[in-house]
Amino acid sequence: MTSVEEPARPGERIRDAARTRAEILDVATAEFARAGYDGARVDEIAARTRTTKRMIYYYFGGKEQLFTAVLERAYGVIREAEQQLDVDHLDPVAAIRRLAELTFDHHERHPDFIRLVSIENIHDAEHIAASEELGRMGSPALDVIRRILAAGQESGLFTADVDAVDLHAMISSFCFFRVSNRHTFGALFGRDLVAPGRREHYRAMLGDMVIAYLTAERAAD
Amino acid sequence: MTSVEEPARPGERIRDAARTRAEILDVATAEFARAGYDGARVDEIAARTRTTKRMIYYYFGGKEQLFTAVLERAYGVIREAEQQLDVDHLDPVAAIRRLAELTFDHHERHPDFIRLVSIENIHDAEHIAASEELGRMGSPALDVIRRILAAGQESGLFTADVDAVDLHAMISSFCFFRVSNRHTFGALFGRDLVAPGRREHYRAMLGDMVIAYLTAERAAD
DNA sequence: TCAGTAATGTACGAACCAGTACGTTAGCTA
DNA sequence: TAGCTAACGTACTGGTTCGTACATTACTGA
Repeated sequence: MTSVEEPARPGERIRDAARTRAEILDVATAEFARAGYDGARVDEIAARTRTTKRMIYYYFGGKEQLFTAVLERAYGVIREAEQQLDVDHLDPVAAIRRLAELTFDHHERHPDFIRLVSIENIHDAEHIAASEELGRMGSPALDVIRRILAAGQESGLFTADVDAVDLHAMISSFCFFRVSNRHTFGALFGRDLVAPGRREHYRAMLGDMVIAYLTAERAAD
Repeated sequence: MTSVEEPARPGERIRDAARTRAEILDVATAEFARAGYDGARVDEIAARTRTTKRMIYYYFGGKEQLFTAVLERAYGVIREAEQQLDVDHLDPVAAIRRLAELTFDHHERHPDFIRLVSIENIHDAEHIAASEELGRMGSPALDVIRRILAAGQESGLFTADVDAVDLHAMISSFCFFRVSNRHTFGALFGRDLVAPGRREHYRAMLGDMVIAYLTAERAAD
């Protein structure tokens, strides 16, 4: 019989604040996205980590702050993706389509992000309100849209009288809903909006919709 | 001092199963919408009712079944509204716009419904799956869209190659997102999507978007 | 009118869960 | 190498919360 007291491997447990913090954030993201804020269990997060619950309180202070940190990181990811976007060499129509597809792809690839945002809305965005970081964090996408829109309207190509924020809402709504409401929509209408086989179909549909709206012939007024 | 034992008004408490059941459903709807499934408190629902927690278990069996009953009623409301819709006398463009506006108006008037659906999606629509009623309950809106779409495509007015379910998803996404993501969108972009002053603006934007998509000139392929 | 049942109320328990008091150790630095 | 502190672990608690055992009363039909 080996001694129970004997540690499995001495020295394996190396202290690394950054790694521990990051690991907690990873696990917490999955747990909050899985079960919602109130459904998520701090003990469960701790159990799936190589550390203990004590560390969650040590690094983050509490469940609320942990959720806020999770949100901050999740929003940081999409902000980074938007910053990578370079559409200055494209004509307005292609540029808008490219931007819409970026949102489409990001939302599809990050269903946990969508769930976290849904959860935050159920809580009236109070964690965003409590976060300094999320307050200052602007939206690169909005700047891009503003530039494209100005060019398109200038040239007369875009006839719609719409501003960047509303256009962003239009694009986001389609991309977001497709992921966020996947389950109820699927259960009620028998169609999986996120089925891989329909991906290109919806991606094209989004672009067509936005371009059609922006370039539609309008009655003079 | 009046006796504590003395009931305030004898005979005031009249037994009425239907009323008690309905009252529980009303209060539960508000509580679940407010706090989410796990955040909602059965004791809180009971406290806001003229009856006791015991009755919730008597009539519904448990928290899960109560939430399912709440969902069933909420979906019933929009189904009824859709059934009222009569667009057979309108041309396809006007008919689609009318239908879109019905969804827009319903979602705006029933933010609790939107929250409940968001919550149900966080729980992977497992309550809908458990409900016989919600399974059979079709969608009158879908039938209406099918008819309008057939007429529009027949006449060559609608050029888009889209089916009823996808068009319904497009309309719903805009209407749903505007209410469901009101808080995060407002906090991040500084614009209240549900502000009364912008109501007509978004209502028109939705119609323009859908009509533009359906009637856009398309490259022959 | 009386017995049976549907409807209701009270009080409680067992499990759960966020948070913490207290103790320990690794690694850096003087 | 001694000692200091950041990093970490254990064990517990106090309050909460879903659910129920048990008692009671209003209504109804025979």
